[in-house]
Amino acid sequence: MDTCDIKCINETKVKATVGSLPPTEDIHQMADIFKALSDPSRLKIVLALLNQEHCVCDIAAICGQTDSAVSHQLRILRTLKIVKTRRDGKIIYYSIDDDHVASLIHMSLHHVRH
Amino acid sequence: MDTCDIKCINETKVKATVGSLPPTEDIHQMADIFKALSDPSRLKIVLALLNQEHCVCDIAAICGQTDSAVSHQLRILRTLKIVKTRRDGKIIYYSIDDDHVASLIHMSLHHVRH
DNA sequence: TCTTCATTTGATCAGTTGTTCATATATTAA
DNA sequence: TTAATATATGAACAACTGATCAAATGAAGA
Repeated sequence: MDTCDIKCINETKVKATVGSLPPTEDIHQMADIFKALSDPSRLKIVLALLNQEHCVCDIAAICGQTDSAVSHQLRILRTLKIVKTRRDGKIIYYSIDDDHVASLIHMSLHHVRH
Repeated sequence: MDTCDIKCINETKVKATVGSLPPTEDIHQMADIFKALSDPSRLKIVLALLNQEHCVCDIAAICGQTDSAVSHQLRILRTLKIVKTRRDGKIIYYSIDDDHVASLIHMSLHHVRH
């Protein structure tokens, strides 16, 4: 037991908890989703898309952001497959494509209203 | 109607969605929680505390981080009231103090295992 | 083909963030 | 009181991040 002499107080608890942690890839995947929702500007975009699809310029109007800023944010959401797109001529519509994210949002909305 | 001439395509949809958005304070509050969980190192700490309390040095051992890094992260979690503390002599134990956050985590865990 | 329009992309930059290292603080035993 | 231990705090810094501005791309009409 040469690992216990460095401030390890409760080796049993430590080992049990280490064993219950999800793998690192899972933790990173979870953190990625939380990070996607952690910026207020981007969260507002996701909230705007919860009930119906919108084109980029409508999202910009709804959220009070520039087209460019919205487009950057949408690229992040696209990369994470949180949103999906539908093109209609020159216009691209965005909508939520991830039920899990929608669920997290609804749970969070429900909580913040208390 | 002097606001429609600036690329506003669908004013009806825009107004309806603006009306359905939560207030800015709520959005920021939600984003703060997501941000707290968005860093993998910090998320790992929260995961470690899900089932039982741990002292700082145990958390550090569990998560493979230094005491100092853990302590900084715990300060963030404390500030947001996500964790609570219990002192026992020189030792301070941390545990989760926010059911909503625990729920978000469990939901996320459930989803990532599919 | 050229022009217009909707959107994307890239560069830039100020602000933010997590980790390290050093120091400070609080508790306890001798 | 001093020393040891557990933890918190502060400064520094490299990396990251979101918004702006300019340019590029794609679709459609003339």
